[in-house]
Amino acid sequence: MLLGELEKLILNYFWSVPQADAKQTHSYFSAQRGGSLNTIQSTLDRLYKKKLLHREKQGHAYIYSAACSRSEFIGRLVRSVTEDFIQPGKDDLLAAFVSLSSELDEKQFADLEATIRAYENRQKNEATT
Amino acid sequence: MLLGELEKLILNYFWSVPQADAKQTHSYFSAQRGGSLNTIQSTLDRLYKKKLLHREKQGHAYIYSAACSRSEFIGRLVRSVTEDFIQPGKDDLLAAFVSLSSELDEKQFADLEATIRAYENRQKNEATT
DNA sequence: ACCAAAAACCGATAGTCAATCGGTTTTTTA
DNA sequence: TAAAAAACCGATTGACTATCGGTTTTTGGT
Repeated sequence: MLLGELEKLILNYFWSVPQADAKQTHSYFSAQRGGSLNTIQSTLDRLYKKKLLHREKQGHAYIYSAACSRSEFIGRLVRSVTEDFIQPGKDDLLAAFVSLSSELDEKQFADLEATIRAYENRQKNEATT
Repeated sequence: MLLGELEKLILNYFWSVPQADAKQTHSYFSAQRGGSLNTIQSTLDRLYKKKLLHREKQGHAYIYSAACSRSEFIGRLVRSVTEDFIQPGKDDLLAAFVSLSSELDEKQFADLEATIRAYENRQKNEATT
């Protein structure tokens, strides 16, 4: 789940464009950091094999696109990197969130509250189903 | 910030004991996984250099102890692994927690709510200070 | 102060994985 | 069907962890 520098750049890129082939990706990055088309290609391939990019032959070349949303990915990433440290039944992840929470602004907290409300309702509905 | 397998095991160990030297650590792990004292020693040293363990000469040997709490560490870990993906001003981290939230139980959600209440109060206090 | 034991430190090796790119094969398409 | 484009293969380099043998340094007892 852990990615190299170029892999991260490319994944971020695919969250800013709906799709791209190796050539387009290369021309986007060659300006800012150089590197050959082959390098881009093998990185795309690595990301594809990691199931972080989806691809499809379209005409002559593979067209790649993000296989999951940014927040889905971040969620999975947090889980994967965290699972060797959390203790079942403990609130470690929650505590981690709290330790990060000082960086949330009011709007974000409001969103979080809404999420909790939604969750509570879900709990109730499940209970009566 | 990313750790190897043995490093993770050892760090977890130091959250279960207040302190230990290389010998004690080794005897703890030799039962469950083998490995030489030297291996333990260099791993302790690597963790020390990463500032994840604190150490102090006590008598003849270094006594190591955790340099931060489990939840502090998880918070820092989440931040470090996440920072290449979050966009300033966006709710990515929040969204990520939401995507993890399906695994929180009722008590954890209650705690999260309490945290939010506390945060809201903090905001008010700051406003009147 | 000295010596033996204990611990720290150094250095080498092996394994994993990303980044990089040259060269070859396969696929397209004109 | 042949040139061009793209995919694929394989080799190299560079981090970094795990592992441990061997050497140096430190320490504590006598």
